[in-house]
Amino acid sequence: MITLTEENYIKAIYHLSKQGAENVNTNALAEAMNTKASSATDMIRKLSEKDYANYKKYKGVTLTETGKRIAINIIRKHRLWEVFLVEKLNFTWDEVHELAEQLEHIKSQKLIDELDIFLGHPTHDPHGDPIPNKDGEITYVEKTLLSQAQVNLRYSCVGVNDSSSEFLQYLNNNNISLGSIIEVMHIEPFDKSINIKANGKLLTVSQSVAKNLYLKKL
Amino acid sequence: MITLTEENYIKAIYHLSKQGAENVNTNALAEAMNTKASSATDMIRKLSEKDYANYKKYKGVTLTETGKRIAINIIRKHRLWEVFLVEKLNFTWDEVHELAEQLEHIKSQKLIDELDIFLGHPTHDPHGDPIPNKDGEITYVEKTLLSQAQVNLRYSCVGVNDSSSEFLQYLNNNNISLGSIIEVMHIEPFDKSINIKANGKLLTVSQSVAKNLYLKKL
DNA sequence: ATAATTATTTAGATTAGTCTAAAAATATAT
DNA sequence: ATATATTTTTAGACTAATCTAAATAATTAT
Ligand SMILES: [Mn+2]
Ligand SMILES: [Mn+2]
Ligand SMILES: [Mn+2]
Ligand SMILES: [Mn+2]
Repeated sequence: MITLTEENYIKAIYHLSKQGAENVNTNALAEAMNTKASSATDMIRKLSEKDYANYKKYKGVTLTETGKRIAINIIRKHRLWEVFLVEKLNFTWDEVHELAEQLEHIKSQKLIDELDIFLGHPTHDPHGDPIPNKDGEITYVEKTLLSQAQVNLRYSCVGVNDSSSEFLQYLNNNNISLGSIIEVMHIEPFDKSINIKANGKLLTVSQSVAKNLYLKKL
Repeated sequence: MITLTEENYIKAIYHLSKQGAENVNTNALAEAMNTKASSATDMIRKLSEKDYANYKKYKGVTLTETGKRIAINIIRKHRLWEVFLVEKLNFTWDEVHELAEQLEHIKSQKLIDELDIFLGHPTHDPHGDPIPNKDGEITYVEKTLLSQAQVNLRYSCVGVNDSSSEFLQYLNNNNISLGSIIEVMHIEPFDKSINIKANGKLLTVSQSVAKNLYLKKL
């Protein structure tokens, strides 16, 4: 039996190894899990004993195939629940992440299969992230961070890198949502802040905002 | 913060004190929780320290008002989730209880409020049990156990006392569900087994079945 | 009223997950 | 190449929830 904590560590390892090197550092994992490095070491050991992870002392951790399968399944559940909350229960995209962190641990294959059917096999969650299919396959679409976008080009907003309510509410306040048209007007060399036209309205966003908004060239 | 285990003990105390004496025995609680009496004692102490329960050594345990409020809220969540699973996700009444045991612990007021709205404020769960409203009020309807029913009277099936899949599947196999018409034909004095006509079909049920089926006089 | 039985509590361990502080390994800078 | 800094692991302790075995209280039977 896999515990809730193990599931969360596995998911964290998965996400970290997608956005950085394949091998995940103990400190990075501890940071992501809001624990201390010593706790992360203990858990890495445990995951490795259970064959969810590959571990060599001082060399970081990677997931085994089993571990990856588990991670993807949790992510699938997380994102399907997010869709459910937004589409069926009147939640907004800034309200669902924390709750999905709870719901993703509910154990029932039939539940998730039926939820998927009930929602019409959605392909993306409310933040633009792809939903793995029943076989764990994930379809990635090309996307660019606003921080990497080119001046004078038109983009459409297709996702966020940070699903925290704080960031999403910032976007709400500036009328930016999935599908919004974003035009890059000017990049300020001094602090890399960016002048954009979002849905026709002028707006200046900081680098840290720009690093969390995904666009697609139009 | 209240733990999942605390919630389950509180719920068990609530159910036990509804069906027997107000004061719940340590052994009865341990039995219901599938633990040992010593574990129950420890938990009772903890609940009492947190003011969810009243406890006097050797005298059993009762819930405080706070404890009752918590119990009723968990039961509300449990039953709303059961309705959701049956009404929206194609589950049958014998498939939902265990899963609802997981879902009842999800913490989000908005989730449960919205689920209630989404389901159209259902008053009863798939097993005929009343769903407490937002204020914790429970409307009980009069019902008789089949084991207490009178010969030659016509009843309608309004609930079950045992929500286990085993019992519900037994009912499925005999075409009995909520709303089924049950006529009591004869009670065998030897073993108290009962001859009934269920939806027009003759059937003999044992005492232990009869003690788990709730009826309403027609 | 004693004795026997049953119920309950206590004592002491165990496991999962966490922590702090110290030790050891690795990486970086001079 | 050696010293310094950083990262990681180990050692030892804590809490929540559990267990077994033993002790004590309450109940029931004689
Ligand atoms: Mn999320
Ligand atoms: Mn998401
Ligand atoms: Mn149930
Ligand atoms: Mn029910």
